[in-house]
Amino acid sequence: MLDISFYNRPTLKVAYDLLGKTIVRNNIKATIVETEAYIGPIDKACHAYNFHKTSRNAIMFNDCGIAYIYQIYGMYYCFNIVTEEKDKPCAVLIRAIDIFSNSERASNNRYNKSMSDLSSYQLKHFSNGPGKVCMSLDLNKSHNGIKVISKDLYIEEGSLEPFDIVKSKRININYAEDAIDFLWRFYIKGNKNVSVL
DNA sequence: TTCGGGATCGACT
DNA sequence: GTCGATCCCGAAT
Repeated sequence: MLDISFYNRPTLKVAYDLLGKTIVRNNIKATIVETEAYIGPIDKACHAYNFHKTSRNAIMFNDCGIAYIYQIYGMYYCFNIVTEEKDKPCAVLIRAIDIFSNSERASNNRYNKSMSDLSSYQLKHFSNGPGKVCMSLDLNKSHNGIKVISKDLYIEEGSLEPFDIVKSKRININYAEDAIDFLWRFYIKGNKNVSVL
């Protein structure tokens, strides 16, 4: 299990290094294949830009290694891991994963159906986006603030073959002015679960 | 394969 | 009152 020292580092490094790692949640195991960095002090795309603190984003001001989960578009959730030191509001958004263990349980979380009953479309769109990640791993607002260093939810080293990493602009942050162009999104080149090419 | 609109509601102004 | 760190489905290409 990665410990708190992994998360207490510059957010861009954490976002980069999380690629290829394994996320473990209730016996479901998945490879992280796409991440985005949000760095509150300097990032207009971040909910905590310029240290702006609200009831929604307050979790980001805590010690790192915990989950920041918020609702979006009224019906979905996004899962982030808080990084860096206390009172420096930064996080990494997990945008896509590749589930490889206990996928039957994930399938019930995601579609309330068995793996064998899924269409090819459903298989292709299983966890290639932040809302889908949360559905698959059964994460919602009630999990906001839980430790990502616990038996219910943690990250461990992966076992992927060597892979290339692509840097790009982040997705759907058109309001973020100068921050729109920051290359703070990272994904595994060629992975089938990356949300947007 | 791509595009556009609807869903849905809490957070913020 | 406005809108979003999204997803899904149906229609058009």
